[in-house]
Amino acid sequence: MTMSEEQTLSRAERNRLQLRADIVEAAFIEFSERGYHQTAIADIARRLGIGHGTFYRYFENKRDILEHVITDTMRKLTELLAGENAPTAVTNLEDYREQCRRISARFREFARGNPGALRLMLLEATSIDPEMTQRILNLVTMSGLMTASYLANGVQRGFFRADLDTEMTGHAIIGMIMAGVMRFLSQPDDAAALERYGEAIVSLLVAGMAAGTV
Amino acid sequence: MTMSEEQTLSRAERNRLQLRADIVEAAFIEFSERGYHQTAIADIARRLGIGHGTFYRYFENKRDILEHVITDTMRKLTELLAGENAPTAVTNLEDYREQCRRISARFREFARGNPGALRLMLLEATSIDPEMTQRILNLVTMSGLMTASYLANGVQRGFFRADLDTEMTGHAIIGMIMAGVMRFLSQPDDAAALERYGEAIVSLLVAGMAAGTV
Amino acid sequence: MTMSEEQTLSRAERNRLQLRADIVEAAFIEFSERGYHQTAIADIARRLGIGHGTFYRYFENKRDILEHVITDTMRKLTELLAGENAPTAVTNLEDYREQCRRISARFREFARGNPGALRLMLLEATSIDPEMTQRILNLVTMSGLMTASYLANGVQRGFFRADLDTEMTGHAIIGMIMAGVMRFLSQPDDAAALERYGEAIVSLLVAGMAAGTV
Amino acid sequence: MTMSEEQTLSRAERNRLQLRADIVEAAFIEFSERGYHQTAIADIARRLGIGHGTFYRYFENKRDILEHVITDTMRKLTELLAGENAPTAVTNLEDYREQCRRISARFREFARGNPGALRLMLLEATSIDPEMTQRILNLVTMSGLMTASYLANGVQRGFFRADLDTEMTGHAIIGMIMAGVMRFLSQPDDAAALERYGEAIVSLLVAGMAAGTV
DNA sequence: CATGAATGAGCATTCATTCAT
DNA sequence: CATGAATGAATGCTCATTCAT
Repeated sequence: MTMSEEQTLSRAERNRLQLRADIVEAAFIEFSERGYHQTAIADIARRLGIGHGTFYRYFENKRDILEHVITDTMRKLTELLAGENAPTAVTNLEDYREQCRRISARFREFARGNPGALRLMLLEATSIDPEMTQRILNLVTMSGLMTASYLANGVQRGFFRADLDTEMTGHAIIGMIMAGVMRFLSQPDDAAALERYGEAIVSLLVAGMAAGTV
Repeated sequence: MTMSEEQTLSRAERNRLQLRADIVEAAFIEFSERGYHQTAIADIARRLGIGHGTFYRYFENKRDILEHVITDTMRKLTELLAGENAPTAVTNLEDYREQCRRISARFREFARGNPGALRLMLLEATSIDPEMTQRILNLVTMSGLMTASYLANGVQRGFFRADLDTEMTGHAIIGMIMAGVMRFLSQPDDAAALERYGEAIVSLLVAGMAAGTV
Repeated sequence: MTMSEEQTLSRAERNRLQLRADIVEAAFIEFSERGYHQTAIADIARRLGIGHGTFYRYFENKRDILEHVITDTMRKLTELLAGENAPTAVTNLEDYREQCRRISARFREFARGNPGALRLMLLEATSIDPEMTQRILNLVTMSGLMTASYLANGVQRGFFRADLDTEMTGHAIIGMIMAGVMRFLSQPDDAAALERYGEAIVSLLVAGMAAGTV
Repeated sequence: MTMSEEQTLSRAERNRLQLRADIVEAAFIEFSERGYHQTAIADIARRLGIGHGTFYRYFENKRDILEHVITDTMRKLTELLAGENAPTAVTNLEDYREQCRRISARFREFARGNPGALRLMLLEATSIDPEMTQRILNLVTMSGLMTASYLANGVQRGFFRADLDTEMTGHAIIGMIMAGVMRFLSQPDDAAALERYGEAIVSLLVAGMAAGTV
C-alpha cells in the first residue's frame, strides 16, 4: 500500500515535491546562516539555481516559507526530544542517570550535525514577528512539560523526591539545555566542554531530585 | 555655582541630555515591542513627537541607537545580577538558599518592572546582526562565570560538594534563569507560577549541590 | 541560425538591450538639461514611463549611469574628432585650410544635432566629482595632443613653420574649439555667427602657422 | 573725507562687514575646493568658527552666497583682464607682442595665486543652475568682445590685417586662454609648460593677425 | 509550469532653513 | 545679534511580490 502510494506519484509530481523540499532546505540554510531579515528570496532561489519567480509557485510569500522551515526544524527538534526513551522506561535513579547521559550525548550529536537548526530556533526565530515568537515560547513550554513527565515517572516510582515540583523542574531542565545550546553556538568546536557541561547537569539533576534528600 | 556639577549644566544642556535619554527610552520601547527591523526611525521620532531629522542630531544612525539601547539594557541587567550579595557573603547552605530566594525575588520584581528589557535581550537582540548576537552570547557566558564564583565559594566553605563543577553548573543556573524569563514572557501575569518556578530551582540547586550527597 | 549574431538575440534580449540604451539616453537628456545633481533617478524613470526600481535592474547606482552616459558621450565626441581625415592626409597649406573647414563644418553639424552632448561635457561634467573632472581634463589634454599630430605633419611637410610648438598650439586649437562650443551653447540658433567663427579660426591658424612667417 | 567715512562706521558695523567678507571668503574656498553641491552651509560656518545660523543673518540662502562668491570672483577676473594696458596703448606689432606677453605673465601669476578662482569659474560654476551657467557664458562672451577691442585697435593702426574678424578672433583668444587655464588646473605645478603655452599662443596670434600676410 | 522583468512601497539618511533662547 | 536645536522635504536604494511570456 505504501508502495503503490508512492508509485501513484507521477515523475512530475515527484519532481515538484522534491523541489519543494529543496526550497525549504535552502531557505533553512540561508535563514540560519544570514538570518531571516538578511535573506532575500533571491538568495534562496540563487542557491538552488532556480528563478526567484519559481519560489512563488511553491510558497505564498516569505513568511510562508519561514513557517515551513520552522515547522520542519521543530519536527527535527521534537523528534530529538521525543525519540529516545519513553518517560516510563526508567525505574531507578541509576537508570535515569544513564538515560540522561544518552539524551545528553544525543543532543550533542545533533548539535554537531545541525548547528543551523539550533541557531535558527534559539536565536533567529525568537524575533521575526510576534506570532513566531509565541510559537518558540510555546515549544519551550511544551518541552518543559514533556520533560516534566519524565520526572513525574521518577516521583511515582519513588526514586525522585515526593515533593519534587515536576512541572517547574521540567522547565528548568529545558533552560539548562538552552544554556548548553548557547555555549555550543558560542564555541561549536569545544566538544569536551560540552560533554563536561552535560555531566554537570546530570549530576545536578540526579543529586537534586533523588529521593532521600532535601 | 561651585555647589554641584549639575548646577553647571545649562538649561539647554539639560534639555539636550534629557532628549537624548528620551530617545534611548523610546527606541528601547519600540525595539522591544516591535523589534529592531520592524522599527523605523520615524516610529521612534513619532513616539516622542519630534521630527525624525532630530534623531540624527543625537545618534549617528540606526545601528548607533541600538548600541546605546543594548548597552543601557545590559547595564540594568548586570546591575541586577551583580548588585545583590557578594559571592562570599554566604557561609552555609541555609544562607545560600536564602540568598537564592532573595535573588529570585529580585529577578521577578525586575521582570515585572522591565518586561521589555528581558524581551529585548533574550528574544530580539539575538538576531539583529552577528556582532550583536555575539555580545549576547558573551553576556550569557559572563553571567555563567559570575554565577560560578558563588558556587566556588560554597565549595571552599565546604557546604557544596567538593566535586561540584562550579563553572558548568554556573552556566546551567543561567540557563534555568533564562527559562524562567521565557516563562515570564509567555505568561507575564502569572506571578504565582513564577514564584513556584523560583522555589523549584532553588530546591534543585540546594539539594543538587549540597555536600554529603552524590 | 548562424546567419547573424543579431538573430541569436531573443526578443527579450533585444528588449533588454533596448531599454538599457533608452535609460542611458534618458539619463543623458536629464543630466544635460537639468544637471546631474538636479536629476533624481525618479526623473529618469518617469521620462521613460518605467518604475524607478527598474532603473536599478540595469545600473548599479546613480554614479554608474553617469559613467555610462559620459563614456557614451565621450565616444561620440572622440569619433567626431578622430573620424575626419588622418593627420597625414594633407600635404600643403591650402589642403590644410580645406581640411580645417571640413572639420569645422562637421563640428557645427554635430553641435546642431547634439547640443546636449556638448553642454554635458563642457559645462556639467566638469563639476560632478573630482574623478569626473579629471576625466574631462584628460579628454581635453588628449584632444590637444591629437590635434598636435596634425600640426606636426604640417611641420614635417614643410608647410608649417619649423619652429611651431606643435604640442602647445594643439592645445590652443582645442581651446578655440571650446570657445566655439560655448558660443554655440549661448546662441544655439545663430548658425551664421558660428560659421564666421570657424572661418576666423581657420584664417588665424593658417596665417599663424604657415611657413615663411615669424 | 575717506578717512571720516571710515570713521563713521561703528566698530560693530566694521565687524559686521568684516564677518560678511569672511563668509564670502570661506564660501569661496569651500565651493572651489569641494564644489557647490558638496559644500554644506555648516562647512562654511565651521571653517569660520561661527554658528551656522549666523550665516543666515548675512545671506539669504545658499544660492545667495554663491551669487556673492561668483560676483566677487568675477570682479577679480575682470580686473585681471581689464587692468593691464588699455586696448589703444599699443601702436605696433612688436609692442602688441610685448603686451601679450605681459598679459600672459600676469595671467600665470594670477593662476598661481588663485587656482581656486579659476577652478570655480571654469569648472564649478558652469553647472550649478541655468542662470549661473548663463552668467558664465556671458562673461566668456564679454571677455571675447573686450579682447576684440584690442584687435580692432591693431586693425585701425594698421599692424593687423584689415580683413581680421576682430570679434570672432577675440572669442578665439578667450578660448585659448581657457585651454591654458585647464592645462594649469590639470598640472598646476608645471610653470614651464604654462609659459611655453603662453609663448605659443602669442606667436600664433602675432603671425596669424599681422598685416601683410594671408 | 518556470522565469525574470517590472514594480513601488518603504526606509535610512542628509541638509537647507527657521526660530526660540 | 549669535546660536544651534529642530525640522521635514527630498532622494538613493532594496526587495518582496506580481505577471506576461
